[in-house]
Amino acid sequence: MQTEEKKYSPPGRIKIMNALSELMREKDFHSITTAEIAATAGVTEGLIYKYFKDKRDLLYQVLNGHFQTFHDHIVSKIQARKSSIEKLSVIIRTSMKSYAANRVFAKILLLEVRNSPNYFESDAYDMVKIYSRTILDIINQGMEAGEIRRDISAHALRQVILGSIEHACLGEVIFGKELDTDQVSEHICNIIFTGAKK
Amino acid sequence: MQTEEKKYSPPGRIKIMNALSELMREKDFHSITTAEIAATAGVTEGLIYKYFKDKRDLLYQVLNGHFQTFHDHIVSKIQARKSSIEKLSVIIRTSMKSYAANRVFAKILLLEVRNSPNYFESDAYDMVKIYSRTILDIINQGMEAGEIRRDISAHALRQVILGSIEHACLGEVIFGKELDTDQVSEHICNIIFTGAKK
DNA sequence: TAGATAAGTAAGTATTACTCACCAAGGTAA
DNA sequence: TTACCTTGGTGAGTAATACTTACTTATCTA
Repeated sequence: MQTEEKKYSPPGRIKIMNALSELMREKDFHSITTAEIAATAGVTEGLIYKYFKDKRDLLYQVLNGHFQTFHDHIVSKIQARKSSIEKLSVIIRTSMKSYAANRVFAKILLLEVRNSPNYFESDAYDMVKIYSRTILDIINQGMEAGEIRRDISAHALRQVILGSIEHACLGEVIFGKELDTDQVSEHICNIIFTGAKK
Repeated sequence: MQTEEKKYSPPGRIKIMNALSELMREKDFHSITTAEIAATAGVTEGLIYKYFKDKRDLLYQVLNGHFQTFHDHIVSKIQARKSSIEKLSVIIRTSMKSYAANRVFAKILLLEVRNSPNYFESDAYDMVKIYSRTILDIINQGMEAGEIRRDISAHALRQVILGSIEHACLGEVIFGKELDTDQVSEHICNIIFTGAKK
């Protein structure tokens, strides 16, 4: 029953995860205390450590939940598209939209987890690797299909895509700035695919 | 004497800042204790709070020091270059080189500070704004000079440049992977300036 | 209906960031 | 010289907070 054990979660677990998500809307992870989490969840502090190894593990599992739906959404969006350029464009636009729509998710992913080595052992990071792999595969397909230049590095292109998405969302995530995702993603695609040089 | 007051630093202050830099090579900021910092600095814990508002303020000031030399280096490197494309290329290459050469600096800048709102009030962040502004100015000059397309967003181009640099260095910073900065920066410039589409 | 297992509690404990009152050594002015 | 002020540094605390552990209550099933 290994596969199913993650599906059902006791109410306390859910409440704790929701509580952290809630609190992360206003505060950064470090200034949220376990007492606070327990209080907003309506459970006792000890219960947190029944379901999570430590406070950071809770964070990773919250991220994992968010990333799961994020990734499903991305996959469903690119399915219809045929060309690789189209697919990558959709990934850029959809990712930015998701980050903008779910700021807590973006905040955790972009600002809160990467500073700790344990994150890279977590289930959440496994999801990120899959997402990242998907992009690389599309790039390679695009090269084989003759849509994308073969003389550039596929890895570098992925870095450019991922970096652009993330950096473009930083202002929004950190300062709560409004972000016109359609317009900005359009601009970014334009630069990445057709180049900035005149 | 406001301008000079920063120049002279008592030995204890220097030792503390060096100690944190030292410790950050092996550990992430959160798992470094103030006791540890004081011990490696050879001073007492209380002295930290004589020179720094709190543990994070110490981190910001360490970053500020690193960023100062980083920025000076960048400025000196682009001075000789005439075209904007050249200047931006140099910025990309030099930034990546600096991040790779000084991993602690990169680690602090990319992973450790952005999660806390106070950072954005710090002197270190003021330096980042200047660096960021420099890039935007170069882009605008390039547009006026007819080197860079006018129909793309200057801000978006900056995001792409900064995001690409940072994301390309993440693997190196986090996992200590080797990174051929010359080659990777070359690839990135190629993509950004001439486009990925065939 | 017994008994195992899972969900949840309550009261700790050790660690750690931070404070505060104090000491020592120049430098300056009377 | 002496008095005193500023600056660099100390060391013993303190409150807060992440985490533990022994316990209770509910649920399920044989």
